[in-house]
Amino acid sequence: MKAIFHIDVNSAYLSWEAMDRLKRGERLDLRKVPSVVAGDPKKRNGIILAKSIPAKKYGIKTGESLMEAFQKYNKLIVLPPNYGLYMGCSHAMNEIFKEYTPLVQRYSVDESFMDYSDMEHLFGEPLKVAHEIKDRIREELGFTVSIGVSTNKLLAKMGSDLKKPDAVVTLYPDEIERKMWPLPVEDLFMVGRRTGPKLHNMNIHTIGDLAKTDVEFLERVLKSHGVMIWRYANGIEDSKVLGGRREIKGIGNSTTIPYDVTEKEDAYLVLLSLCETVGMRLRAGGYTARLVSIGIKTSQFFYYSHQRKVDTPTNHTNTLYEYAKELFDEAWQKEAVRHLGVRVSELEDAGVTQLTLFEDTEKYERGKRLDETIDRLRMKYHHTCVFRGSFANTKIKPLQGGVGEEDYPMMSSLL
DNA sequence: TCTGGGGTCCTAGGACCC
DNA sequence: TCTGGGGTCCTAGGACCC
Repeated sequence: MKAIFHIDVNSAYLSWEAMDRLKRGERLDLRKVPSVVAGDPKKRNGIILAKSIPAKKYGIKTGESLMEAFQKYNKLIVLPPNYGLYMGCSHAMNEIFKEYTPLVQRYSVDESFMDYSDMEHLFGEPLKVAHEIKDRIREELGFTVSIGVSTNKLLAKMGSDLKKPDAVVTLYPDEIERKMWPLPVEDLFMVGRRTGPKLHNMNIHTIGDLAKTDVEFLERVLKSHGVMIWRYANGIEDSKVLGGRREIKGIGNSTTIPYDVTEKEDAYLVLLSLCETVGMRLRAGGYTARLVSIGIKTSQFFYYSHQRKVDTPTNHTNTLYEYAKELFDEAWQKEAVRHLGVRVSELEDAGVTQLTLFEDTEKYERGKRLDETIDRLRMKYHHTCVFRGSFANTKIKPLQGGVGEEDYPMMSSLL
């Protein structure tokens, strides 16, 4: 029998923070009061990353600014994010899943799929196993999850959204009409902030409305996306639960700068700090990249990007930086810059790097050895132990963006 | 006391080649 | 000295996810 589970940690960042503080002897359970995990408004990234259920009751939403949240409830408790903690909790949870089946797909830090098809003989009926997993996570790890149980990933995912916290919900095909069709269409996976309003304009308001709409009409107006959401509305989806590791497609780091940048030299410094982390992650993964792109967000929140294929795939910090500067110069319209990003894609195996004719192999080898040496020092001591002199006496941090923890889950918007 | 950072995939238009 | 279509590569931008 087909049995797919989707496990979703309830208010993940907030629950994990609350649990960690209880373990450290704090008396107050943050899950029981209006509280949020949020960035720092002083650094201009003060948005809500997670909220407690009591905070939700005041209308506080993930993604809105701290200011907006305070206007809804002025005694809100605000906690900074702690990504290391989240990684640990996520890992512990996934270890439990793997006791039941090797087919575990980590969809994000707080969501996983499990394929428990045809395994009743091992641990019992799917519904019983789902309850067992949910209860074990609560008892052994101290946080709660919602588990959706069905015959495919889409329905399992939609199911896990139906009840929280600490719940197991089935959403089998014969339950779609009763449990899923009455929901507003924007609750459907893959109907986001652009498609939702478009559908309402077409008089499609519920998932049921969408399911009963002519699919050829949807294809005409929304292209392949229209066909996909129509299939989802009807519970049709057959992708596999991808166990193990998956090929990574690209690596990028970006950052909001605490002040608006108007000087090219300041932008260069930020780009260098981003190239450092992107380069480290490339090298740590054994990749080179054939495509380099930069992104610029202006103080007016206008975003644009510029990219270029490179003739020799690279993972050298300095080479990435040369390209990033060049791309920035070509793209920048001299507006005040709020946010900068560097991303590489079209990754290749670093082992097979082929120099183009006429390339300076001497210089190449020196650059490679320098990167390797710095990576080793940063690994052995602390990533802040070596930094470029150009960052001295500036307000820019020498490294910016995550440095790719071994275990960082693949993010993907595809099932 | 203003709006994050990490991803994936799709589409459209222009260049270029046959 | 006119008409053209198909295929692929490259780039920019947009949509979605957590």
